[in-house]
Amino acid sequence: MGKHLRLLSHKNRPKSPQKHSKPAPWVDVSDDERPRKIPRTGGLSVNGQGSRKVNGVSTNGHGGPSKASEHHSPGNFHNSSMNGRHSPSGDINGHRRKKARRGSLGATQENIDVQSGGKFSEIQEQRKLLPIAQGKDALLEEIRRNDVTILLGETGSGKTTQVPQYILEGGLADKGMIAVTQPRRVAATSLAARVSVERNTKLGHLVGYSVRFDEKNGSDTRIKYLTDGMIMRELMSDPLLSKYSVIIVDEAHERTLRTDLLISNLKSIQKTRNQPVDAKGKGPASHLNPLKIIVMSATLDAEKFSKFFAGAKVVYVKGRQHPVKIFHTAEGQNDYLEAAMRTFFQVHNDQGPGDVLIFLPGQEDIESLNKSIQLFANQLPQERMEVLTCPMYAAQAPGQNSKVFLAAPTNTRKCILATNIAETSLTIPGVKYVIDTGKCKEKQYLARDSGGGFDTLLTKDITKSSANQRAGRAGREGSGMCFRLYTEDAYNAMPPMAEPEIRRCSLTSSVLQLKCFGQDIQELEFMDGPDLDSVISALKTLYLLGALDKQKQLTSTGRDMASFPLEATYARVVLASREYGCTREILEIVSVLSASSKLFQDIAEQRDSAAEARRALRHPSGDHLTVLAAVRSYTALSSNPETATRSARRQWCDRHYLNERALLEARDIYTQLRQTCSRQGIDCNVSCGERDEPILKALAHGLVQNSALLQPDGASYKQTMGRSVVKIHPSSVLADKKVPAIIYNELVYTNQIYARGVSSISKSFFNTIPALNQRQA
DNA sequence: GAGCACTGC
Repeated sequence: MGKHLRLLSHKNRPKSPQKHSKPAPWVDVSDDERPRKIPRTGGLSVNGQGSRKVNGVSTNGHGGPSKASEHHSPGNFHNSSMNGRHSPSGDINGHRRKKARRGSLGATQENIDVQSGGKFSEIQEQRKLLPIAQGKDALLEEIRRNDVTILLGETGSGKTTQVPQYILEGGLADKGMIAVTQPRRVAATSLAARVSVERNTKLGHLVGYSVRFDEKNGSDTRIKYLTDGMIMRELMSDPLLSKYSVIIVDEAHERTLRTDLLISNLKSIQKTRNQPVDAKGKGPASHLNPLKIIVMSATLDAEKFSKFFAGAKVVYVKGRQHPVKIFHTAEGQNDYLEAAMRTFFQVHNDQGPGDVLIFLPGQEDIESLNKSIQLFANQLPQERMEVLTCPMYAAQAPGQNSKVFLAAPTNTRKCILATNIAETSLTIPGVKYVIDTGKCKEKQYLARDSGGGFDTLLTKDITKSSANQRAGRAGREGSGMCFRLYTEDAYNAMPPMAEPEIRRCSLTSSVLQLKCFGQDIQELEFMDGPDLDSVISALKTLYLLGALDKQKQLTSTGRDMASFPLEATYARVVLASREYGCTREILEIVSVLSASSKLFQDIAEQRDSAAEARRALRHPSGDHLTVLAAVRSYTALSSNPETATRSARRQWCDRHYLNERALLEARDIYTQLRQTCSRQGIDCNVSCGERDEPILKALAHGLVQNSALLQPDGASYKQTMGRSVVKIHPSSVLADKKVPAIIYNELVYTNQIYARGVSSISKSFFNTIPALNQRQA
């Protein structure tokens, strides 16, 4: 064990960059002495008039974002402004802010100051101190003069909370609302709450929000925070988004599928709405209220956004971030787990107090490193500071993740082992040291010409933007250090940004949604267009589902499908449930499948007892009916007075290793789906009682492409509509069973191609599915 | 025999 503490071989060690007497195996590429470059005019710089070059900053030597990043200048990391939002409240009353974070999962900004509120005048004073405040007038002038503005704001600049207010104060949105779009729900709701406090108004009046399942706005709402998925839905009923005068697309650098679709649509909407009125005052758009677009981003791709919007102005706002000293290894590391462990104990031995955050690609690595660190920490001399490890990943049992927000006991150093969840979604207080393995897992959709396709989930090297984001996590509360387990050359060779999501995921549902707006994904103008293979695959799937006809025209089935907030396959299942008289059961199942958290928890140490407890719910036909059994048992608790209490329900969930959060979310989705059904004239109370067959038949309709037949080897299955050979995922209740034919929710390639969410069906079911027979004929 | 992170009138 002792050998693990041995550092990299001595002769390879570079000279220590630090004043410590002990040499460290790190090359310091940060440059504390380099004067911090100050952009022009009060923290705000703008590219030259008419200049296409991004951000005069990079040419006039005033220090721009791309330049800063290449020099790894501390304090100039480009963190997602998700973090930046903490800044205003943090400045005002950091104490309460910390409290609000405790125990909250994901909702790190929830309830910040909302009830407590600072004094109004005090809040206004603090607003004036934000970095962006110095550039307010210049910024407003740019927005007034241009239809599109790209705003590059560093962490802590205050852009997301302030810019909408400036626009309101400056009277730039007198004819309509200001929309601020966010990729995440919690961000939208908590930002609205914060800004509402800053305006000294009640949430839902001047400032409101709109996210799935939750909405607070009224006729007097002028600033509305909403998720990008929500505004895409609004596009269905209001194709020109005419109620908004200004649309601010925040976190655009994340390049989510919905953000990209929105940006594409905004460009063409603006073209229509801002058309000049002709001489007779009868221009086609003369009655339309012109639209201003502001794209807010936190990274290096300003040029791309600017180019897409015909050379739009780029405005840069400095942020507030403590300096982070960055170290790279002198040599590449073969075993990043071992390197991470050595580095952790090196930090633990040599550095002062402060928690350590280690970025790892996935749960498996986290569990393994967690064990090693604990084992080794137990052998440390008594007088050493103790080590408390906190694993953190999304699939972890609820409650486990919140442990990370509690302060460590005295004389204890917290070591947080996290996936990318700690990169943008959660901010952990107390972190001073970051260890970055340089790895992450990324989903990538592989389209197949057969129409379907599958996701791969493989470990990859991260991007520059991600590396900077990770490093920035060490500088949230004070100066910090980041130890990268890769060389500086490796860093320099990293791609600047991740591939946008539009090139990485199935486009089936998006193609359908766009068809409903009368748009063709192949004709839209994108910053990065989708792969042709993915488009073809999506069109083929939609055709098989009956959503499109042979001419790729939307069918009435397709229009009905699009009205459901569901993946296209599940929407088809709901429609099919009418024919089989099992809408009630299907809605119950589909709501759980659509929930963001997994229903069945899997805790490594308790795997056997979990399997035992789950046996009670297990249905022989497979996972879909097992889900139904779980939902029904859970719902039945409420009708029994003895188990109707909140805590009884929770206990029941714990006993069965079920994630109650998934069930609660599923209930919201269920309610929403019932509403959609009644609008569509579907009777959602029709039930097939105890019969299983109708349910499986309805499922088979939507999952036509996701079907496979047992191979002669008796262990694997061959797709009916593709060439892949797949295995049933070990988490399935059918994992060790042999059945002649299966349908499944999805395929994921990790070590092999696994089918997840599997049910056994009779081969004869395929005969009832028109698309399948057509193809076989 | 195994699960990066988000999201939807």
